[in-house]
Amino acid sequence: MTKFQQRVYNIVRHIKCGQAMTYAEVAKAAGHTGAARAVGNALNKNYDLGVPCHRVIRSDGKVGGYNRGSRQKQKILREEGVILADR
DNA sequence: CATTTGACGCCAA
DNA sequence: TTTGGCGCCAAAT
Repeated sequence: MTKFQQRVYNIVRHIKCGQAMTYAEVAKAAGHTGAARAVGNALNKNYDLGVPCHRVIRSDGKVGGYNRGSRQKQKILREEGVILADR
């Protein structure tokens, strides 16, 4: 586990209900501005449900991907009150 | 050690 | 405005 991932997980863990961060924002918060892809990759390897990775979306407002299925991710976000650009 | 992959992002057409 | 292509970063192979 690299520090980069630790930071990413920590940040994502700080996201509260009804709130969502973009990969770029998380990357910036992790101190690796512009590393949006790396953030997505880190979350991809992460299977810890304690980390609300479903709260992390794309800057486009799209849902993005999810290790449990983007469908489930969209559903959760919708339940949380996060409005998505496109279902 | 070098190359490819991957839950992305931005610019050009 | 929507679709396509190129570029960036970190990790995995």
